[in-house]
Parts: sequence; C-alpha cells; structure tokens
Amino acid sequence: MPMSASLTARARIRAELTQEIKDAARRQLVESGAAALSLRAIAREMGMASSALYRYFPSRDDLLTALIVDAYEAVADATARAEAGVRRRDVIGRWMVTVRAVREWALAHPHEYALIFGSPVPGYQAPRDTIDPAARIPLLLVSILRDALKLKRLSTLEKRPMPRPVRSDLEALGAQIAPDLSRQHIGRAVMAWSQLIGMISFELFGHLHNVIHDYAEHFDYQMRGVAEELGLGEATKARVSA
Amino acid sequence: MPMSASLTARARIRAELTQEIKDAARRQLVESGAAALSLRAIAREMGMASSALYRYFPSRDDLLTALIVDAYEAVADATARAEAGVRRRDVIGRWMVTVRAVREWALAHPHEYALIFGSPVPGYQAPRDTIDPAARIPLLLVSILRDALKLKRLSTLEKRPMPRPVRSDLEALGAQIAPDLSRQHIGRAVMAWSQLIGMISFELFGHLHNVIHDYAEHFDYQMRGVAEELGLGEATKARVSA
DNA sequence: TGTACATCAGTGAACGCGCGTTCACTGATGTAC
DNA sequence: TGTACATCAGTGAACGCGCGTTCACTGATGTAC
Repeated sequence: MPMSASLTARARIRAELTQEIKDAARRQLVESGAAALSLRAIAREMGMASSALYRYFPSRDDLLTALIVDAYEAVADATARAEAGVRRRDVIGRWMVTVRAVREWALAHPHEYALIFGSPVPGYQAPRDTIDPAARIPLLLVSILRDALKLKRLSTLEKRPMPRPVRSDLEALGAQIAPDLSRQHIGRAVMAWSQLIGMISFELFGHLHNVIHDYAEHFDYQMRGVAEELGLGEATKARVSA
Repeated sequence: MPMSASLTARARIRAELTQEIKDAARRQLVESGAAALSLRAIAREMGMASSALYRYFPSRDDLLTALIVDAYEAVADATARAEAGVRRRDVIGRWMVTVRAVREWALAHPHEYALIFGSPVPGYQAPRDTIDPAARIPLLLVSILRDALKLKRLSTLEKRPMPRPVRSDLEALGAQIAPDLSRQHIGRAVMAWSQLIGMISFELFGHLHNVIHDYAEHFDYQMRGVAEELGLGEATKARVSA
C-alpha cells in the first residue's frame, strides 16, 4: 500500500497529464475531425515524444473512447445543471431548458457533438463504457415526464394502433426506465429524443442552411411543439383539428 | 466539331471508366468511410497507376463531391420511383411509401447515407452542385402535402404562437416551395423532414441499439404519427387529449 | 481515302509528407526494511 | 532516517506502412486537310 501523500505526488501529475492529452486531442478534433485524430500530432503539440503517450493510453482507439465518454458526460453534466435550476413544478420550463442546454452545448462543442451523434468513426467499435453516459440525457428527459405525471401535468395521449412488436419494445423499455408512463408516452419520448438530436444535427451539419436563419428561435418553436405532443401541456389544453 | 461516332468511341470509354472509379470509391467507402477515401487504393483496386485517376478527377475532393451528388440523386431516384407507384389520391400511402423508401435506401447504402446525412467530412466544403439534389426529397414530401391540400385531405393545424423570426423564415420558405400551404404546415414539414432523417440516423448509428429491436415496425409506427401531425388524416379525424 | 499533326489516356518514378506502434534505454520517483 | 531495490515516465531511433500530387514520357486515338 502506498502512502496517500506520495501516491498523490506522482498520481496527480499523471492525472493532470492525462487531462492535458485529452485537451490537446479535443483541440485536434476541431481542426481535423475524429477520423484524423493523430497521436503524433498530439505529442507534437505537447512537446513530448509520441511514444510517451503510450504510458497514458494503450492505443489511439482507447484515447478515442475516452474522448467519447467525456463528451457524453460533458453534455449530460451541462444539461443536468441547467435543468436543476428550474423549479420542479414547471415541467414545460424544465423541458425547454433541458433541450436548449443540449443545443447550446452542441453549438459550443460541435466536433465533440459530431463525435457522439454524428456518423460513427469507421473501424472504431464503441465499447460498453459508453452506454451509461449515453443514456443520461434520455433519462433526464424521461424524468421530466414522470414528474409531470406525478404532478398531474401530463395529458393522456391518443391511442393510435400500436403493432405488437412496437408494443413489446416500448413496454420493455418502459418497464426498465419508467414503469409509470403509458406506452404511448414511451413511444413519444423515443421520438422526442430523436427529434431533439435530429434538429440539432440538421442545424450543425448544414441541412437547413439558407432555409432557417434564426436557428435559436426555430429550435425553441419546434421544441415547444414537441413538448405539447408529449402531453406536457400548461393546463391540459385540448388540441383541435379541422 | 468532332464526329458524333468517333466522339462516342473515346468518350464512351471515358464515361465508363469514370463510373468504374466511382464504383470502386463507393466500395471503399464501405470499408473505411469517407475520411479515409484514398485515390491510391482506388487505383490499386482498378489495376492502374494512381496518377491516371487525375485524368478523371482533378483531386480527391472532386471525387468526393461526385460521390455526394450521386448519393443524393440515388436516394431521391429510388424514393421518387417508389412514390410514383402509389395512386395519387392516397396521400397517406404516398407519405408512408416515400419515407420507407428513404429508410430502405439508407439501410442498403449505409455509408453513402452517412456521407450525406452524417457528420460532414472534415476539411471538405460542399460545393453548390449538391444543393439541388439535396432538395429533391424534401420537395417530394412537400408535394404530397400540396396534393393533399388540393384533394381536401389535409387538416388545418392548430395555430400555436409563432415568434416573428420563425414566421419570417417559414413564410420565405413557403413562398419558395409551397405558397399554398399554411405556415403551420411549412413548419411541421421542416420538422417532419428532420424526424425522418433523425429516426433513420438513430437506427443506423446505433443510438437505439438494445432499445428498439423491430426497427421497421417502429419506424412505420412513428412515421404514421408524423403523417397524422402533418394533417394527413384519413378523413380528418379529430385528435383528443385528456 | 491517306497523311501530318494534335489531343488524350495512362505510366512509373519521385517529392515530401504523415501515421501507429515497438523497443532498448536512462533517469527520476516511490517503497520496504 | 537511510539505503537498496522496484516501478514508472519519458526518450529517440527505427519499422513498415500509407497518402495526394506532380512531372516528363510513350503510345494510342481522333481531326483537318
């Protein structure tokens, strides 16, 4: 057993350097993207031999995994922090603050966003370590729905016909993460999660270029609509159609 | 002016070889992704000197552009062909066939899909040539809505408050592609387009791994919901909420 | 139809660069007694 | 507290590979008269 003081001495430097490597790697991401992430370039930027990096990460892919996990944790942290600042009863406010926080993190870190929500890096297989961090935001969104239900601020959703395989997937998912929500809500929540990331990706990847100009307002508008369709109505306003 | 016969002789071979190069490039995409697309590897596969490729494409990026344009055209062709097979009055059928065709093309050509709808290739700037092909599917989707309107099979949408900048973007877009549709419908259509690509990307990029198992049924279920929210109701069924 | 000339396709060597990873090594830090 | 030893961090050279692009060239195809 090492003494805690001396362990800290060397181990602290090690932790710091590990961070510095990841920071340099993130800076590199900005310039050339994940596929071109280069250990040699990182070493060059840090002024050390490229072989030294192998004391910290056994291979390029392990560094990539660390970056991916960090990115998931970072966006989830930022989002959870924002969401925690809204009073619990204001479920629509919580929804809007949460989705805005995801978008804002994405705008501030577009390459890390692309790393986790863009096309997978070819030849790279995501290990299990990424599963839990990746689930944090969806779970946060679902927790808002669950609170809304408890607070009686969640409308019932229309029961569209749901084919058996869909039902079985959604019920299994519901049992795991939100046994109190209806299958309609679970289905809607999966869609909402995809809508959130879909909208941000469209903006970031340029698919709305010259179509939408005020992205922030448009995002807000659309996400308010999503909230409504999730049943997060102010006072359970009835929806009409002609 | 060359004789048309002799022109064809050499020019036809040229056209064929250009195709072969793109085919080889597409095969390479599958293995290593767009970022790693290599002229030398293509030349190797084709049994020619790498320098020979420069007679066909002035640079790697030009080849990439050709692949991107081809991919947009291919998915739009496949989709338009499928949509054309449904009788015109069946607007819901047309919607479902169209979105399914996009998904099926994506499943059959995941790397070309990632090329156009995944994260942008770093350091590569998409030229104007890609704009028109990229618009084909959204325009097809909108044409279904317009036909539905003409056939009186399009419900009016609830008028949620629409901030001025959103309205101005959506009205400009509407004026350009569908002057007959309401701004609510235009807004919904943008969302629907993003929902379609968002869902496919989630499936393809593994974000629903172990969550959804029957992707086809789930996609159908969700896209039916999208159709309903677009106002493509069978007989203008009223929606209720508790 | 035949011939002189111009264009085009493809070659192979070269330039100058980058990469991930391994390995034997030195010197510093930490551990056990 | 002091010393012998083990662990760890970092070096620099090397292996073996890949890449995009240029260039002077040969030989075939197409054009103009």
